[in-house]
Amino acid sequence: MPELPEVETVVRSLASKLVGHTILRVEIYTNRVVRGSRNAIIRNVAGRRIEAVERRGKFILLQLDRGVLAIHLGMTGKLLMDTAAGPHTRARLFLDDGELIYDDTRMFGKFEWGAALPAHIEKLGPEPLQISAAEFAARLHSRRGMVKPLLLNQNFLRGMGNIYVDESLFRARTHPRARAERISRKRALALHQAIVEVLTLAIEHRGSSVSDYVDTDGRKGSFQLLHQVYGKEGLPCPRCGTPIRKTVLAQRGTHYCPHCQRL
DNA sequence: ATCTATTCCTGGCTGC
DNA sequence: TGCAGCCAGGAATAGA
Repeated sequence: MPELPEVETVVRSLASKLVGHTILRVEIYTNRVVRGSRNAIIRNVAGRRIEAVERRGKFILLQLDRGVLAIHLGMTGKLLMDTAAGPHTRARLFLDDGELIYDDTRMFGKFEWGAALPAHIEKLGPEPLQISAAEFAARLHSRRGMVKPLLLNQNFLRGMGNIYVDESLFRARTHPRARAERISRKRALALHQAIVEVLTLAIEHRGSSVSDYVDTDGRKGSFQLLHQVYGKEGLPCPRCGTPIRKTVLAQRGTHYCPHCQRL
């Protein structure tokens, strides 16, 4: 599942390959991966030069000489450079010097064109790696409700998904059901630090390949080897040895150590 | 404002 | 070996 570190890895790779090049033509084979108008994408992207490739939360932004193409990878989206189309190829971008293939088995991903950054992307919460610890703590304390759903909420903080939320909460010794407004300032600062550490380390490892995530060259990440709780149900907690517990919270599989992460 | 449940989707896994 | 049923979850949506 592509979350912030996986998308960052893809964006860095795309930036080195796409910036300065022109998109000659776009083909989209299924409307399910389109947000807004498919024709608007096809019409407005053709012939445009790619000025920059950026990440905003989990969105990939191709900044064009006119407008922006936003891509969200959903659960199984992959952007692959110069490979053959396959049964799950949903779109193709023909460039002046190559081809970008969009594969997406489950079709949760989205392509969207905008003359400017679409409002729903503009209004996302701050970047976890840019917000200061003090700002994070203040933001956390301004909300009520459980901390895990809050961290998953892209309008609160942009880029975190199920894996990195579970890993961050474990490192900060915070229970996923802890109420945001009742987390101590000290613990809030520790949570911010845990988030920064987990995301930074994951980016260094080019993301986690749990199911089928690969980068633009088809390479897997390796951060899954360093997961401490995600996917570790029943295995001993690396800190205290208590078996890791898995429950469902906010309709998401939730992994935590019942001894280290108390309510 | 917060919460819960539902929907989308398919490959991979489990159990019979 | 085959097959039914379940599971994974990002985000939009509806309803409480």
